[in-house]
Amino acid sequence: MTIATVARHAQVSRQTVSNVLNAPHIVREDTRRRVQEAITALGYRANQAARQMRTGRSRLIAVRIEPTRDGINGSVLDRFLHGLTETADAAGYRVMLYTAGDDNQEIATYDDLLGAYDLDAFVLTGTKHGDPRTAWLAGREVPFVTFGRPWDAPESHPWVDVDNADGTAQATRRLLDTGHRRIAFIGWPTGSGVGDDRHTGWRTTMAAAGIDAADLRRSTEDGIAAGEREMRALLTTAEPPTAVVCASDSLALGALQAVRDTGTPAAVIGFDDTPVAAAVGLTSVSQPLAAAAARCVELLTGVLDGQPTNPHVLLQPALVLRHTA
Amino acid sequence: MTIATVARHAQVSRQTVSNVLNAPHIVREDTRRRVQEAITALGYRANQAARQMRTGRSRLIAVRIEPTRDGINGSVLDRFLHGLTETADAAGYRVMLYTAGDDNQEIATYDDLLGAYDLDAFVLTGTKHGDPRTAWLAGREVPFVTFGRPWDAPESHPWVDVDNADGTAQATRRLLDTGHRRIAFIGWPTGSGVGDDRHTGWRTTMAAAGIDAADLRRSTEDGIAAGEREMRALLTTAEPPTAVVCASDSLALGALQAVRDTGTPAAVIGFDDTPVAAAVGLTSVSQPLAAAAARCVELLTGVLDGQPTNPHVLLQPALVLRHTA
DNA sequence: TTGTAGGCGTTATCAG
DNA sequence: CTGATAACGCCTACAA
Repeated sequence: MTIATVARHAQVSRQTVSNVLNAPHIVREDTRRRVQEAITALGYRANQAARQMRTGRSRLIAVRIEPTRDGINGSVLDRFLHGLTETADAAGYRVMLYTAGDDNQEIATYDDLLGAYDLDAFVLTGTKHGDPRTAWLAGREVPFVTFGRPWDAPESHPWVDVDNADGTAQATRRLLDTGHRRIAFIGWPTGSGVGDDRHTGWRTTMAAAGIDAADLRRSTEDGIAAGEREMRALLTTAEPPTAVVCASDSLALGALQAVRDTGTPAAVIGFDDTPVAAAVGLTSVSQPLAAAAARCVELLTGVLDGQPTNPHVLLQPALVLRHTA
Repeated sequence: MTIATVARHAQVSRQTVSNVLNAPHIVREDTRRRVQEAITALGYRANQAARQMRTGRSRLIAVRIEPTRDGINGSVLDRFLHGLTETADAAGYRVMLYTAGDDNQEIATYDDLLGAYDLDAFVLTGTKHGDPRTAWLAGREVPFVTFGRPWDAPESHPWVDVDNADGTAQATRRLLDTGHRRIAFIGWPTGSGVGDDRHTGWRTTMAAAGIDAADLRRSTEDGIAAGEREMRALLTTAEPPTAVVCASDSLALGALQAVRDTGTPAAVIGFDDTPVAAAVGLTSVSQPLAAAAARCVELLTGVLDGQPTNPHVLLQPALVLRHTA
């Protein structure tokens, strides 16, 4: 079934059908309705391949799916992907997946995807300092949005991000409000934008409260085991903390285990509000992932339709209170 | 850049370039090499839209992405998706994502996707008794594979599945081998194919060992809390079990918590070998998800290329021993 | 408003 | 083995 079938069925020219589809305002009211009826009656759908060949646009956006490194934090990308698929859907776009081992492979994939499928845009996650991917895409003038700030040059391209510092700040304030003073922070080594941001929220909030907590900061790789190890170390010092803010739920889960094993009561707050946190009653900072995905699509459609929108979106996370703090 | 650019560059006709791409064997050796060189030199990529218009094939397969219900088990689909994307990639196919609230919506989406993008095939996950989706697709003669058996009519369409019963059987045998006799099973209510299958493995293995364990079976919804509740109940009976096999890692995690809280030593084995299980040292049954994804793609390409392959694949899971059993 | 002509890049058909 | 030609379904002029 083609546009001609619809035209015949509605007693109009093919051109009119095309107009109803692409420029409804220039078609007379009743004609338009008649055509619309024919379209639904026949279940007609414009063939994207033909449309793309003519317009050069595919209504396809690509997102990379990463190997599950850490099962707990992996669900974050999962939820983002779900949100993205849904919002893209609503905006008339489809999401295409790809994988890549490293940045070079990923760039090669861009080339591939662009050449073969004429992708309209890319959504990148997990930006880092000096990201070569954004440079390549920008150089080719391929539309893209990142979920995560470009840590080097904030103005260089459209992005959506969550205010990580505000998240840990909220967590720290909550602990201060409930009487805690010795509040530790278990995070990642300096160098990752996200990790540094989460650290900053704790540090500045503690400083604002006039508390020197430099000795309560621990840096480690992510994971339950690492969290447990660090928390155990903190709890066995001369002046142990009474609470801890963690850069991830994995770390927090480990910390929680250390707290329980050593029998020392201490409040624990995680980050990402993963379903595991919900299951074990862990208080955690929740990222608005669905909203982030929606804003990404919004930014993208804005760029694709040539409408100027504010290209930088910083969303606020929310603290979800449960049993551990 | 089009096929004509390559043809000019290699001093041949457009048709010859097309032949090199689609039927290399009918082109003379040196000509083929010259064309190949031109292709790589120019970085040429066949335009899928044009190709699709001509051949009616898009080299696109669709997979549904589900909302994360349970964060722990959610990672299973995640890993499957990753494997699928990778293998599809290698076979020259791309993965397209879609969401749907229920079966009817999903079927409507099939219609959409098929009409607009001419999808080559679908991969369905989470099959259930009397699945309307497979019926619709079969009725339209759309190629598809399911990851999960069609529980009603095993022969009705190509599928790949993991032998769940064998997984719990392995777990149960391991516990028997290490001296356990009172081995409990915490699973889901009867009615789901996967759940019943996992229950069967435990039941038959116990029966084969001559042990009556009917009183040690508990059915509940999935989740850590449910697992903890059920295990706690089991442990406080007159004759508590010394070990438990769970239908999921979530349940097992809960059971583990109950074991630790009550101070009763008991072995625990989970199912799915999620990264969380790895993190906490939980012994678990591992599904070969990458292999499953690969077989799905294999089956699909077989169908699409008209090659007859065995359309039913049952993969064996493996028990991953850690600290809890 | 409607109809007609042309072309997007590819592949299939058919003659050389 | 190579070269010309038509066709896939759609959209954008342009003329009516």
